[in-house]
Amino acid sequence: MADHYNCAKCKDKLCMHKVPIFSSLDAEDLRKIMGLINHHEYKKGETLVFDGDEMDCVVIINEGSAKAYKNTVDGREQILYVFSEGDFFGEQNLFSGQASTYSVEALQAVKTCNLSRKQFQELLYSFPEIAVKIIVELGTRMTRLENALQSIGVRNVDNRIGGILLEFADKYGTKNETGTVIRLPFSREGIANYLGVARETVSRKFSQLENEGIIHSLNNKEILIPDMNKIESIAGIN
Amino acid sequence: MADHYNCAKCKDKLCMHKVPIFSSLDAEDLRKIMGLINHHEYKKGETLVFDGDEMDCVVIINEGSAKAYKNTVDGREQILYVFSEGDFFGEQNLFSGQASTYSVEALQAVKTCNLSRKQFQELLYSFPEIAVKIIVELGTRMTRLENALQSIGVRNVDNRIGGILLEFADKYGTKNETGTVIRLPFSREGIANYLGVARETVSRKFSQLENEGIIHSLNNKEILIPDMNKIESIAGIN
DNA sequence: CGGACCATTGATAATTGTCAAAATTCGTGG
DNA sequence: CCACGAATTTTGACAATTATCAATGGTCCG
Repeated sequence: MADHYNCAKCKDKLCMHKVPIFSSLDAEDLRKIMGLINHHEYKKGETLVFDGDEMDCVVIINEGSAKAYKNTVDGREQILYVFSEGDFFGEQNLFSGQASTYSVEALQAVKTCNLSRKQFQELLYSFPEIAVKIIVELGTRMTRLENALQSIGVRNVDNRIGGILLEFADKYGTKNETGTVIRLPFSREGIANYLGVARETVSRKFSQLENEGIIHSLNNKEILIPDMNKIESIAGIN
Repeated sequence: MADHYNCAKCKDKLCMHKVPIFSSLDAEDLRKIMGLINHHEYKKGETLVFDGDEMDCVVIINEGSAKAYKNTVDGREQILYVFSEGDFFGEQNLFSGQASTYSVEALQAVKTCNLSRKQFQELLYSFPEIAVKIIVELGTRMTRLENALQSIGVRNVDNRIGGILLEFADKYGTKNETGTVIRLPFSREGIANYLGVARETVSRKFSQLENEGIIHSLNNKEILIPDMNKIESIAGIN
C-alpha cells in the first residue's frame, strides 16, 4: 500500500503553496497547519478511496491526478471529476458523516496531503476565510457538474466531444506555432466514461475529426489542434 | 413584477424557521438577521433569475417551488434542480462575483427571502457554523448532481424513469392504504427535461408502466404506485 | 521481439428522437 | 355546472443516432 510520513519532510515547497484554499493564510498559520498534515503516495491505477468507504479526512492532491467515478452494478463507469494539483475531496463526508459517494483512482503517481476530520473542522472555525474559499471552490465544481449534466442531457455526441476538447485544452493544453497540443488525461475509454458514450463512439468521432483535418493524433495520448476556433464551433458554444 | 416588503411583516412564522442553514442560531441572532431580509413574491411561470444575470443576493425559497435550468442556443432545456421550501441559491455568485449560471422559474406561486451580498458575507464571518451548514448543504446538492450525471450518463431510460419516481416519491409522495401517491412537481415536458430525454419518450414509458399495472395515473399531475418495490427494481438500485 | 493492452473499423441491432395527428385534460367564462 | 378552446399528452410511423459484437490493427513496455 501507500507510504505515509509527516509533512515536516516536505518543507515549504510542497502542498500548502499549491492549495488555493490555504492561500490567504500567513506564514505562521501555514506552519501551524503544516504540522497537522499527513502525506500519502499512490501508484498509477491505485485506488485512493472506494465508493462507500467511510472517510475520516480531507484529501488534497499535491502531485499527479486522479479520476473520481461511480460504477453501476453492471460495471458501467461514469467519471465525475478529474482531480489534479490543488484539488481536494472528502470534505462533504466529514460534516455529514456519510460515506464517500464515489471512488477515486490515481491516473498517474499521486501524492496527497491529508487532514483529519477534527483538524479540518477546527481549521474552519479558526479561519472563516478558509470556509469561504471552500464554498467558492465547491461553487466552481458545481458549475462544472451542471455544465456536464446539461452536456450529457441535451447535447449530441459531437458537441460533447468538442466540449471535452475545449476543457482539456484549457487544463492540459500548451500552445506552439503549429497550434494547441493537448496531453489527454486518460484513454479513449476514460473519455467515453466521462462523456457517457461507448468507447467505440469516441474512436469513430476522433477518426472523423482527423479526416476533416481538425485534429491530428500525435500518439494515443497527445493530439494537436491547429485551429481551436473549429473546436469551439463543434462544441456549439453555449 | 414582484412585490417586496421587509421581513418585519412575516413575524416569526415565516422564513427563518424553515431554513436549515439558520437552524443553529438562537432567538436573538435570528431576530437580528430577520431585519436584514427582503421578501419577494412571484407567480407561477415568472422567472426569478435569468442565466447570465448578475446576482447581488442569496435567495431563499420560503414558499412554493422553482426549477433551475439551462437552455442551449437551439432551445433545449436541461433542468438541474427543483428548489423548494428551505432551499437557497445565488451563494456561489456572491463570492466569485460571476453571473448566474442558470435560470430559475417559479413552478407555483413562490415567496422568497433575500439576503444581500454584504449581509450574507458578514453573516458567514460572524457565524462560522452557518458556513459549515452551507458546505453541508452544498455537499448534499453535489451528491444529487453526481447521481443525476451518472444516471443520464450510463443508465437507460427505464432506469432513469424509475429513479425519478423514487426521488419524487421521497420528496412529494404520501402513503395511504392503496400505495404511494406522488404529486409530480412538473409536466411531462418538465420530467423529460429533467431526465434528458424527449417528451414523447416519457409519455411512452409511463403508458408502458401503466399497462404493466406498476403505476396508475390519477390525473396528469398525480400518480399512484401500489408497490414501490417494483419501482426500485426498475430504477436498478445502485 | 513478444505479448498484453488499447484503439479502430465494420456490420448490425436496439433505442430513442422527430414529426404529425388524434385524444385528453384543464381552466375559463357563460 | 357545463361547454368550449387552448394547451398538454398520447400514439403511430419513421428516421437518426449510438450501442453492441466481433475482428483486426497498433502501440507500448519489459
